[in-house]
Amino acid sequence: MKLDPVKQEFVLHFGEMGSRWGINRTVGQIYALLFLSEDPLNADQICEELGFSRSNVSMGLKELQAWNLVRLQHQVGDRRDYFTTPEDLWEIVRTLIDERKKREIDPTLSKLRTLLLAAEESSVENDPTLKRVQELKDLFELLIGWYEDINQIPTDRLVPLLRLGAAVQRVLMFPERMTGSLRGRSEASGKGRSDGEAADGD
Amino acid sequence: MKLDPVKQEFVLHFGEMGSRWGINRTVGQIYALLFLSEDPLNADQICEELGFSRSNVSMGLKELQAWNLVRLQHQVGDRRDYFTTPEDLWEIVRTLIDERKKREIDPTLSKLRTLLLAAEESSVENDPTLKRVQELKDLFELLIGWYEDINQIPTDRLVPLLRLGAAVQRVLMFPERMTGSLRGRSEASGKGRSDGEAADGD
DNA sequence: TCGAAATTTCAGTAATTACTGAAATTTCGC
DNA sequence: GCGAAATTTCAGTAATTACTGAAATTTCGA
Repeated sequence: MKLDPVKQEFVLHFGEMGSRWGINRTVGQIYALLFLSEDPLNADQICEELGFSRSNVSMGLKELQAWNLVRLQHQVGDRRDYFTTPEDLWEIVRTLIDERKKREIDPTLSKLRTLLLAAEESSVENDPTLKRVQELKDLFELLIGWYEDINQIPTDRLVPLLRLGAAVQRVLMFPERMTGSLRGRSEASGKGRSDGEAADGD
Repeated sequence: MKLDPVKQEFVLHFGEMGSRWGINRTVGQIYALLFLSEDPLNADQICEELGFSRSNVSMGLKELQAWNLVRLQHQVGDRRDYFTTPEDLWEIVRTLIDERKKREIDPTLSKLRTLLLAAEESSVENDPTLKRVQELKDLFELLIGWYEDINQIPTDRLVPLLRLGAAVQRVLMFPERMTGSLRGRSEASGKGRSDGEAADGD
């Protein structure tokens, strides 16, 4: 590794975190490296920078492609594949959420529906187990519905909404107060915010 | 395992999904079993139901406690520890998000801050690597700030907000239209939206 | 169509993580 | 405090996952 110190620490950190994110060290490091690289990299460059075997890098890139986290590019007069991450961080966030949803949430919702359907056909009705499963299914549907809905909002409208934070609720409950401070939380970025304004009420 | 079929499938599913969620099969199954049980269970009961060794269950319960996902109870005249999950699913959701944030997000934000601080002290200034790291840090702070803010909202106020979905945005951008259909998306809950659902299951 | 460059596959091995049974420790009624 | 019940720890082993080098396959210019 001949990376500059910041790059190196960043890459190593993402490698370690990778295991908490359902990807392995190699994949985490490759992604981090691509994320920080100004220009697209090919597999051999990645090998050299990170010291992994060629085949390991190949598999890692394949996994990143399966996650839709990297883009494949080509340079003129060069047969090799070059990889990048999207410039736009919001695109990355959306991809991450979508893919995790697909892997971690959807199969379970699917299973819950199947279980409930099957139980409906057979005799049992107000079994407490079924009640609990139903309750969980309803929660999943609410959350997924909310997410799919929010995900339609274009980034340039979503960001101000996020900055609004919990003030959304204040505005909706007391619309007449809406005039002055719509910017709400936005300037109190790092620490602050927790002053009396916080609008929880109860 | 002498579980009824629904319970059994549910438990096995959570065991399999466990690996995608950063917990192992044992822990996933124990959690699922507790989730569906009407009454608290002790470790021996869990062993018997799931067929794991006593020590494995002990370790699994410890991990679930580290995740704040189970509650410890005692029965009168019984020395053994009994475990349950919270009745309220929203409490579970909040715990899950909090704990994943703690494990998957906070350490990275921390690292990003450290890196930027260190880079500030040394010479380099508008290195494109630093730009990218800064951009990422800002994104993390925005998202975490939003989450912490939203997390203050009590559940009975949060649920209607979620049902509103993207209509939040419509309402905020065009407040004069707010009158009629504040309920927005909520009636389309059951089926409508859910057509494209992935049904990969197993 | 050929062949060199690039990429992928895969069997074998290394490293990590999960699980067990036995032993040690803790807990609590007596 | 004593001792049985309950729980935890831990060293050893099983199972899983990650990684490698060699071989197979694909790609594309000539």
